[in-house]
Amino acid sequence: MPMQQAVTTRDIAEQLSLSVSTVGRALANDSRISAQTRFRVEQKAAELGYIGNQAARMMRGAPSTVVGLVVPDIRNSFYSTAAHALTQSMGEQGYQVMLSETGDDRNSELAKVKGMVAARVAGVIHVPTPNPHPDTVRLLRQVPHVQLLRKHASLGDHWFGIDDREVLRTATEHLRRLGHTRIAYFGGAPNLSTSRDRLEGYLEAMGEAHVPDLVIHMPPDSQEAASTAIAELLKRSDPPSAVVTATVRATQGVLLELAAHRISVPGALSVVGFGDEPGFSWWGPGLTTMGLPVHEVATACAMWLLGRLGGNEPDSPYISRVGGFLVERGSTSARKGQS
Amino acid sequence: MPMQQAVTTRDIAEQLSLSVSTVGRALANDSRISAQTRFRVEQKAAELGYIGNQAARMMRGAPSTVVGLVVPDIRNSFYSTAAHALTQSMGEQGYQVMLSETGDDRNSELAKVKGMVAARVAGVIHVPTPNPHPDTVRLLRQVPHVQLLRKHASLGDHWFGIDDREVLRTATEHLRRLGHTRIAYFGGAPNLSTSRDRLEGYLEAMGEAHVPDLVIHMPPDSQEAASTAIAELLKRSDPPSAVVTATVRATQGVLLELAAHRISVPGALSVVGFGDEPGFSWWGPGLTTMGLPVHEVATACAMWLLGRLGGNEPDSPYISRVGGFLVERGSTSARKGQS
DNA sequence: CTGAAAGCGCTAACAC
DNA sequence: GTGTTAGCGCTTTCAG
Repeated sequence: MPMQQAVTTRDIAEQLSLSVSTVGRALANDSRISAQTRFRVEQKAAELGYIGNQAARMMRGAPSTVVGLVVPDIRNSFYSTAAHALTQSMGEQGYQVMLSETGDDRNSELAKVKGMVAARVAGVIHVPTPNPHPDTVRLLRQVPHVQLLRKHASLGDHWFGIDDREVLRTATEHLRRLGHTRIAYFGGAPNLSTSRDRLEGYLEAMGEAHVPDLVIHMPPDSQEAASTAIAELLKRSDPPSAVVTATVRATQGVLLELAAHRISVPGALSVVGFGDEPGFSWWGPGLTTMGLPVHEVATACAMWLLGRLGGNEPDSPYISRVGGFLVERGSTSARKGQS
Repeated sequence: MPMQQAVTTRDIAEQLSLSVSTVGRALANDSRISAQTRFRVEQKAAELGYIGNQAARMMRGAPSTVVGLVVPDIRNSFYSTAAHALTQSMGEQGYQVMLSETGDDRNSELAKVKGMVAARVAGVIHVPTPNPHPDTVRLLRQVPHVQLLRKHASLGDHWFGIDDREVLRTATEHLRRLGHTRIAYFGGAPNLSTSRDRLEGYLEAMGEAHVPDLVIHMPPDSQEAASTAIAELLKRSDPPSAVVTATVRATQGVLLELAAHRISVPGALSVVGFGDEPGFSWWGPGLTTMGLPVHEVATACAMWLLGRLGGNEPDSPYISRVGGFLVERGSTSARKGQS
């Protein structure tokens, strides 16, 4: 498999005894070129398997056709869903997606963003780390960018995400309506905008009933922490009658532990989850959970960026915040002793 | 947020009253440049936020720093796991990953690969569609590439994947050892190398006991089809006593249906799944399933490609086939009436 | 040690 | 209708 040299417009030009510019124009469907010549050029191009050099085009000022996508971890279904939505939407418009993972490390984030700027991507869609490096902020000023799901004030005013506050309010209110008052909350570390918003929503719904020591924050993405925490919570003398989770990982940790110890749900404990992963429907009695329109959010984000890249739309702040929806299955019931 | 023009070596040169070539050399740590000058250049570059133009470098013959990754659907945990492994491995070496989805459509695949070749990616890691377009094959001859997980003969001899035959043989043998003879098989359409290999493994383990009408092929990625199929299978007068699945989607479809109808597992039916998704452990009695080292396979693949890109290794065929491992949980037991 | 100049592949002015 | 020329940002001769 000899890795042959890429064919250029000059190759075509030489073989046809034309000038490179004529070839270039023919390929660009320039109206001045005779149908005759254009045809010959197209034939030869196809024959040689000519594929234009994007780098050369960019040097001539052509806009880049790649957009960067920066996420913490593509294995997280939120981000793979988003990546799917984005590659679809952008792909249709001839854009390609350059994928980077930060692992929620700001230095890694900086390196990845730097790489994207070096590649002169047309735009960046970004799920920021908790606290981006100042250099990252500066770099992103050079390129149209928009934050997705998470939001950090330093990174500008363009954001597409979930209304996390409302999602957790809805989840918690569902439990409150069922008569629960001691509702535990399992959320992520509050250094993230999303975690803060979710906690707010929970607190809002709890109102007077709020009990501080039922609020559990866990390290990001730690499933074991959630397992451990729920186990300890249930050992207390005054255990909660319900639990609401605010991250997918925490949800999985809780489900795992409850299943392992055969805790009666919703008999002994009502549960409202976060997100709607495949396994949630067959867990125990079926997990009542908050469905989240990640796909829709990401698509909207892609559309907006495409518009901004294509047209010369003004750079006015744009914020899109969309809610979730309660998926009622079997894991919640009225508190014992309630009607 | 005024999208300022990117700074070039000329900007630096002018501000320092140097020539572009001196600046270029200083930035490249050329030994001929005085420490003094180099320092000034580096200062100024940092000050202005200079980031080299990758496109320009490529035009000068510099190798591309991006590798293409072509997968059917990034939401599939196989491919998101692979994407994660790849971005990690490649990222460490300064490479970026360009992500494309085919949706298992050969025309889409062709378009995406064309885009990658136009971008002059350094290499392509490819999970091919069932039957790639001939033009795709031709395109991929221009760039170092390797197939991942799936394998199509037309695309060359470099492949990293799972030993699918062995995986299904192991799964089926586990059930046979438990005394099962009527074992249903739920696999994907046999137009894929992986599907064919898995079926082979199953048949190999079944031997004489093979019953053709217990072999169910479903359209790719159709979870509902699996649900429907298992439901019908169990309605038969001579239902299977066990089922083995050969795709994640089929597994999920089966689990969903069995859970919905409260089929007693492993009492009425033993089940061995495919892959080890988060929810599999808490399904019913815990799903006995085949764990698959996708992360390891993808990492090995990345390493190999990196080696090939870096060094000038010979282009001899390379095939890496690694097995899976049985994860024993509660969904399998000896056939009724057996010791 | 540093500068001038050429050229990567392509397109856009500017000829004819 | 087609050819010639210049230049995008960078590296790399070749001069000094």
